[in-house]
Amino acid sequence: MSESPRRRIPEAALGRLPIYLRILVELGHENVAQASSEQLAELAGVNAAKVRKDLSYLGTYGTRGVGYEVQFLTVQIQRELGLNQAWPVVIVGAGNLGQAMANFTGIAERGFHIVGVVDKDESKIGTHVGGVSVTHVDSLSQLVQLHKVSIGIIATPAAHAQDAADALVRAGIGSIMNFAPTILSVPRDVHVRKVDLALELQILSYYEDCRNGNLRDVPTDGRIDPVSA
Amino acid sequence: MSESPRRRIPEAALGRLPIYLRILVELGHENVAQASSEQLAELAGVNAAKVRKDLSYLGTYGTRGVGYEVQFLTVQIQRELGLNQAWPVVIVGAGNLGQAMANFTGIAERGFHIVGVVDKDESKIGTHVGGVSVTHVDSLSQLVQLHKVSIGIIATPAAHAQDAADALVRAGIGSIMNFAPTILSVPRDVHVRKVDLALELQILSYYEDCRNGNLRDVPTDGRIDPVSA
DNA sequence: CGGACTTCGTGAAATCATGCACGAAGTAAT
DNA sequence: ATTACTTCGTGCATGATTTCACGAAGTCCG
Repeated sequence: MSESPRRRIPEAALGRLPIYLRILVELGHENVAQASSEQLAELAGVNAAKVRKDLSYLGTYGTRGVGYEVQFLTVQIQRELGLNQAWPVVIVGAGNLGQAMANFTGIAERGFHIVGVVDKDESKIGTHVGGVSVTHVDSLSQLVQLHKVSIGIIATPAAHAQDAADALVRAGIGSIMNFAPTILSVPRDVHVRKVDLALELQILSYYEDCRNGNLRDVPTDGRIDPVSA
Repeated sequence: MSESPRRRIPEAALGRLPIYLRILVELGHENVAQASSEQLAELAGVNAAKVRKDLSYLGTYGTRGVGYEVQFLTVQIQRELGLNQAWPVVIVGAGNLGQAMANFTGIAERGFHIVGVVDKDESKIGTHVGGVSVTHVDSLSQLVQLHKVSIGIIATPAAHAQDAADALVRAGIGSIMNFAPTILSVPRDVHVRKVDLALELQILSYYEDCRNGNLRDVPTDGRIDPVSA
């Protein structure tokens, strides 16, 4: 087929590109010029074939018998992820999590720039958080338009998350990172990624429980173990 | 087959159980007694068949023609996830993120109990964070043994994450939630879940970049649909 | 130059996850 | 009791992801 050969990158692969990118940047700092899929796989904690297949979605940037050129590949992944610009980001919710995100150096280091933190609690407004001062949520649209923001972070309590999402959408945001444990309802063309911190702990709890011999009890074929209750 | 019919739950389904659980708890608070897979699916933002299949890994707890009993199913999921006990948790790293996690009410609400926060920075030791005072990382083993902790959270800078992991493993921890953007090396029987906050933003960046007409450019042979531009 | 060796790119097989569609099993009402 | 209706549980088809395995394409060295 003569269609564009590399278009949409599979979700699974896309989720690993930032990992490869971080590794490549580190290797660059160590003045490593080239890396094989084997090495990258080792550092990323995955299979070498997977590295090669993931990278093949970007283009054929490797050299057989040698590996990948670190600098070059770094730039390619950045370009593919749209990281050749500094994305402005707003945070809704100036609580613990909002503050942590605003102060998080890892975010700035990787090309994101927190241009505003908003909250609806009057007592928080005017306080300084990670280099910006907190403003009222009503100023969101203004903020978004002024800085041409397209990514928003929701760090409010669950009860207000949908309001926050609505406000972000109204302001013209295109992508949302949602820390509230709520399923947001947004227009189809707005991207949402949810990060549920308690959920991750609950999954660990499952594995711990398995390990402790608290076997997932198997009430045989149908009826429940009469003792359990 | 007389073998244990439902054992290991597929990862994908496991990741949704906490979502169903949260929804069920909410429905319980609203005194809703029963819910169909259709309703649950609506609230969870997924397909009804998926809800049924996911729940079928736990057992056959639904009633045909009626749905699922909210209270009963709540308890079953909790039991399956090992949430019938309050898990003690330690946090390594008293920076922004560590503090945010320690103060995060969502965690306490869902059956986790922060029993300690440790750091290696002397200036942080003694400060109070989310109801506990920060102690030196050397007290980790003691803390873990005293409270029988099996889950640890790493909220240190990336450079110290492996040290933190080693300390947790030495102290006898079985599961780790890692916020540092690093691949940890741990014994095979230790579970690690990583949460990479910048990574999530980078993925949003990709989608935003796509949306902006900054098409993933298609370099060579495969010519682009001549109409699209 | 030519042979030995390395490592990529990718078809194909295997595994895992999703969603449909339908029988089974229940309720409700006459 | 029978009929109409609801909703679960699940076999199966489809799609996505992972992994293997091998040819292709390069390097290195005598």
